[in-house]
Amino acid sequence: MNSSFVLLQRGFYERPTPEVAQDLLGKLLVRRLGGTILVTRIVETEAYLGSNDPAAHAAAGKTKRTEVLFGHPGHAYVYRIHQHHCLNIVVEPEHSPGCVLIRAVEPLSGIEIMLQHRTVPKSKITSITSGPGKLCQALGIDISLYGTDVTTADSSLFISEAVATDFLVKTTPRVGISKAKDALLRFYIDGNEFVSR
DNA sequence: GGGAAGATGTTCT
DNA sequence: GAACATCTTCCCT
Repeated sequence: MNSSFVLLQRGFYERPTPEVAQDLLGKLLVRRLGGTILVTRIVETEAYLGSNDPAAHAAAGKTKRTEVLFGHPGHAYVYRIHQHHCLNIVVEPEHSPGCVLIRAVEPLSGIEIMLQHRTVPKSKITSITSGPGKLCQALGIDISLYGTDVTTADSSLFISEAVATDFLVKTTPRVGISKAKDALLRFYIDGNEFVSR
């Protein structure tokens, strides 16, 4: 289970945000936690552009919280909202502060451990990781992963090539924001049970 | 030091 | 569909 991850190269992330967001669908999000490895498949993402996107955190300017967005692509941007964490991947070339929000994943391996992390176990299996806050809880992702390089298997969090690409991508407006509501920047795998909402 | 807002989740109606 | 729980970050004083 440890052997054959094919990591996405840095160049994958150094492209326009909507492209990367769409291309991340189906890829494997891998969390190394102690001696175990949790493997999930990305099924839903949202694109947050740089300074021209009023809904993006980066549009408010560079702060301590958002500084990683202005740095190198291929790193994790983790922030808190209410009692939850959200995971983003920094994209676009340096100084262009785009990022991709990972909204939902499908558990492939280590499901028992993810269930232990969730404080409110539900009857439906799909509620484990079907939302940005939920998947962070299930994978044990918190602010300590801020700035993690996801292009190397040495990290405790990294992204690997997809195992299957035979799916249909749907596009809708983003969820849970108050500005730029109409932009079609949310992408998800059609028919997947773990997609939020 | 204080106050307001927030890329959410859960629960209730 | 709406309310609320409850905490960090940022900006102002």
